[in-house]
Amino acid sequence: MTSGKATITDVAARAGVSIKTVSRVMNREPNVRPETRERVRAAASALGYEPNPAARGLASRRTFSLGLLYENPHEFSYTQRAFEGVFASCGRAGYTLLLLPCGSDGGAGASSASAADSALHLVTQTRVDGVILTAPLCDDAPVRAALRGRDTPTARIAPGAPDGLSCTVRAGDREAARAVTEHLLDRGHRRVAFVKGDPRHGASAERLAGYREGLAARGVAWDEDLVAEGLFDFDSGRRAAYHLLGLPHRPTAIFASNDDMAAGVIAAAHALGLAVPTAVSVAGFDDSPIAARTWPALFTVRQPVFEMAAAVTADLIAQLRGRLDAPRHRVFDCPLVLRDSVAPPPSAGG
Amino acid sequence: MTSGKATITDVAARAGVSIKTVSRVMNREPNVRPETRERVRAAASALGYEPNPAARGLASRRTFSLGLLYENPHEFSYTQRAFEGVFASCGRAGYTLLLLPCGSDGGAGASSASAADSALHLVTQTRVDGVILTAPLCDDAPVRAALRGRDTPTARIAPGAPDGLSCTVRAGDREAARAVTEHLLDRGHRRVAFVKGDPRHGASAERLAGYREGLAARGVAWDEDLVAEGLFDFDSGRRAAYHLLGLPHRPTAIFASNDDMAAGVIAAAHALGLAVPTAVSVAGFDDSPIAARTWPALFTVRQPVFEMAAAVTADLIAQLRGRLDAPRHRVFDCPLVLRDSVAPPPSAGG
DNA sequence: TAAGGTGTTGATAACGCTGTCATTGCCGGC
DNA sequence: GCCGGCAATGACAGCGTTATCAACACCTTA
Repeated sequence: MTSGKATITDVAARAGVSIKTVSRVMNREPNVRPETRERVRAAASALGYEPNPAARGLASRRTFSLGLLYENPHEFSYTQRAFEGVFASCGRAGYTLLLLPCGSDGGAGASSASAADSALHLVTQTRVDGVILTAPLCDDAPVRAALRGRDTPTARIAPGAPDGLSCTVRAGDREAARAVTEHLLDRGHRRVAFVKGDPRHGASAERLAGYREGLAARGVAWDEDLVAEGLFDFDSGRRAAYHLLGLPHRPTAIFASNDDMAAGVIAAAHALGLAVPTAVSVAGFDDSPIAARTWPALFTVRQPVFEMAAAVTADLIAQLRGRLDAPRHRVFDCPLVLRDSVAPPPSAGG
Repeated sequence: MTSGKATITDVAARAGVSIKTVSRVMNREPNVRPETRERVRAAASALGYEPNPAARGLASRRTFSLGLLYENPHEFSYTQRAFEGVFASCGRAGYTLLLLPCGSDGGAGASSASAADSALHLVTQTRVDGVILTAPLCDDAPVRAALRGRDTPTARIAPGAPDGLSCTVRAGDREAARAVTEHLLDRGHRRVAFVKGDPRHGASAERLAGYREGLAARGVAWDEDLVAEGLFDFDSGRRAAYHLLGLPHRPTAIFASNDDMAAGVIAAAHALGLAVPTAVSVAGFDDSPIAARTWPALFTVRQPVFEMAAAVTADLIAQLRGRLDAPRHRVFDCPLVLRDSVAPPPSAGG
């Protein structure tokens, strides 16, 4: 496997056949001797040959692509909000967007190696001009390496750390988490627990740091027992809450570092007979659809995901057009969304 | 605007310039006299000319498309589950998928006419081989007309009615809704309310019909007062529940025809101080992520959306390859998901 | 008036593949 | 032993654009 610039002519030469025969093999057409077929296959893979879809489409008058038309559902998950933002910028600039899901495909699990394969597939077989990576893939070493190896300009949404090469966008996670923490403390809470996010996401560490800063700013001691592990999903939030609420001296407020975990916290509290927010306050992060659907509605932080995604996509396109000298790094503010799941602690007067 | 088969040569001939000049105009390159530019523009629009992206890509060695790599979030909305299913079939067959959002784009509302425009854009400007339509677009007359006008093979997910031309897939909405209704009645409920879905979706009428059949099967009289309007979203579900639960002789069970509305029903019940399921039972439809996150967890119906989307996409590709004589219409069974939001009515003994 | 830009335009060769059709070699049947 | 038929392969002409470079008109400037 070499640079990937091999053409059908190169393969034909190496296999000692005409380009037409290579074409037949690549398209699995009949009437090729098995021996010839094998020789062509070997040559193709030795050269790392990938058919050029544009040439194929031009010659065959087909596109080998389908369109999926859909209408916006009422509310979006984080991921889908990001898609919409990217779409918006692509549409404006006349670019087409190809989505490529990675990891577990419809139930069956898959490793990070397969994510790198997906990335490679994206740039070799479909040959995009640039790639946008969402967390946690934007910090995945094999994926990054695959893209760098092909010199594919890249943009990253919510990366752990900028790399000086790619445009990035992220939320002001630390500042927002600090604001949430300070808000809880200002409402009178002293035992404020924190549920960490998936460690593969750069945002997780930032939010934890913000929590820490908030405690420090209000002179409340850091208590390791009040920090629970989590993975950004409902179940891990619920498990963390069962643990925290079972503590001898339990917290009066739980700050889960995303909404899905916060919903788990609320479910656990309900199940334990602890009313939210009178017995325990709960805060989340993201302002995802679930935040407005829990009962009580979730106190959270709004991430302007659509705008973030649209902005970094526009930056990437500008870069592709040579209109950007250095990669741009954007940070978006995240306002608090004050809702009913937070109240003063039971002991306090008000 | 004509058939859309015009090439750059046609435009050049009509404008009385060389194809290179047309190219310059189409690409907004400098150094074209405004007068010439205008003449080319006029010729292009008169002929309904759209540059061929494959030819453009081949000649320029660019693709004008970006890739977005993302990792599966923990759970999917209906739409996203459908995407994943379509992706799976596309990937298997070597097809690329272009998503095209319709309707309101990032906040600003848009009409159905713009959905038709999007459809047209998809087949003319990006030139896909086929299009997959999700509800409610699959029953949108302008969209259908636009696609038929271009002879674009189409597949439809959850259509109102088959058209004899396109492959379709749908859930057994009626049978499942009937099963839910019968289940509620068998648990002892007699006043079972129903919240209707968005009338633009074909599934809405089916689910209502199933509810009706269920009542009839158990010999319970149809009561129009127990049927409330809804739009498949959280707020309409909540509104419907406030109405139903405020009735003089209120229902002991509410069957909302999707999960998002059912979550709204639960929120309304909580707000009214009615415990779920002891005071009122709630059932939903879809088994979307929200169903596992409400408290109590939602009794619902599982739609195998991934499998449905994958199947209809495979059918469409088979059709494109000429391996399908007549359009195929699939119906998928939807099993009940028994969860905590349903219990016998308060009055009943067990 | 000639030389040297600068802005505008076109002729023509790629781009990398597929489609069409011709060619070759080999088989069996009479 | 000749011919028809079929499998295997190749030569070559597009596919519809962009890129390169040349040509030309026109305007300055010396």
